[in-house]
Amino acid sequence: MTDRYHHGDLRRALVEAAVEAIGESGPSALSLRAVAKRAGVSHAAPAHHFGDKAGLLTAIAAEGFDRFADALERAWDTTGDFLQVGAAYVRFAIDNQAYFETMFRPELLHKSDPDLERAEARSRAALVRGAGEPEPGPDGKPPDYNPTALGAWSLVHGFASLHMTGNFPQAVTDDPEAALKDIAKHMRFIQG
Amino acid sequence: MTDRYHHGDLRRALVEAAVEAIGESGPSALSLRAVAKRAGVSHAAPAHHFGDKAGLLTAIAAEGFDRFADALERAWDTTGDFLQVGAAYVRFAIDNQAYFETMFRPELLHKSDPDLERAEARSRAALVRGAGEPEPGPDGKPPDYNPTALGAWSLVHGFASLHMTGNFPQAVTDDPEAALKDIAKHMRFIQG
DNA sequence: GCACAGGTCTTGACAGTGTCAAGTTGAAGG
DNA sequence: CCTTCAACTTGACACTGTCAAGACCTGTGC
Repeated sequence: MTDRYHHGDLRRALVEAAVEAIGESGPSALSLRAVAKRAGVSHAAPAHHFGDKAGLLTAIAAEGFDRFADALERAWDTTGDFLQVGAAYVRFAIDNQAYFETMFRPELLHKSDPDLERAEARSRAALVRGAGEPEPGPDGKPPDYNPTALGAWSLVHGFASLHMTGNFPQAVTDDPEAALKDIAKHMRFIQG
Repeated sequence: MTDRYHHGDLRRALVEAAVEAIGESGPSALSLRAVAKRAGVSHAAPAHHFGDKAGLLTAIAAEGFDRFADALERAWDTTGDFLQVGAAYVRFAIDNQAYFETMFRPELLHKSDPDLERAEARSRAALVRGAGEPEPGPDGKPPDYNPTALGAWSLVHGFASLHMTGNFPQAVTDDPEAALKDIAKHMRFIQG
């Protein structure tokens, strides 16, 4: 199955090999030739399926945003608790580091790829769902962004990023989810 | 002055050329040879001064953390307001995008470079200064991290990152500092 | 004045990279 | 069985980081 000329699902195999490689040394160090070697195919096979390196990374980012949206939706559906969505955000970043790192590195991607845009929109929607509607401004019209949602998003995204780049003390790194909840206890989001 | 064999301060010139290049296409796309060309020297000159590519990026990150610490210290010293420190954090990220991006990409750096470590510690100290002491735990001993400081740090860092990766709506991008203050109005950090 | 020492920078080479054009293989449909 | 066409390979190109060797300049000791 794996050593046939027509691989069956080489595209999938390449993505998996790439995710593995990214997990070891980050998305910017990814080498198409190394991915090809890992999958046991010729050095130009990846380019055939994804166009170029950015194409492969874009496919990974899109798949990542889809899984991400799944995780966030599931958290909200099962708990109805916005804090749990935040916890899911951080959990996803830690458990799927390779995907997460790729997703938020737009300079490596084809930003306007339709698959990527669709999956990204799904994630965004899933995240904001629990934040509630923004309060209307002084003129009675709703503002063009939701400060509560943006604040919560910034908080969890910053927490995940700083955690993954090794900026937090040991006690946080040991149990990041507990630390996040501890932090949340010390803050209030004001809706009105 | 510039076309002498002994450049005078090539090291400085290379850093500046590199910062320029990073500003155009990010730290992971940096090419030593392109930097050399920009500075008008031979292709191997950068390696002579910085050892390797990671060495150049490390020098930039260290300089960045020093400037960053300056900015944060100045904000606290002149206002005594923790929120202003947060605003300075975001302002620095936006005004010094090339430095900021490099600073938080440890996989591209020599993480244990003494200059980098010193400058990083300075920044960390400057940031936490306004957060106050953490409250003691149930056993009376102070916890090994400060939830309020970590929360604020996560918030501003996430805000800056998401802003710079183009994840925010136009209204936020137009005046990020105002948006940050708006967000802060909707949250409370609880010290006790 | 002058040799010499040592840091500064250059030159040339090497293996590895992404990408492209051309070729080869094999499976599927008439 | 033969054609068609996508899947994949092969070979080449320009570019990359790094290293060893050399050329060049400047300061120091005499």
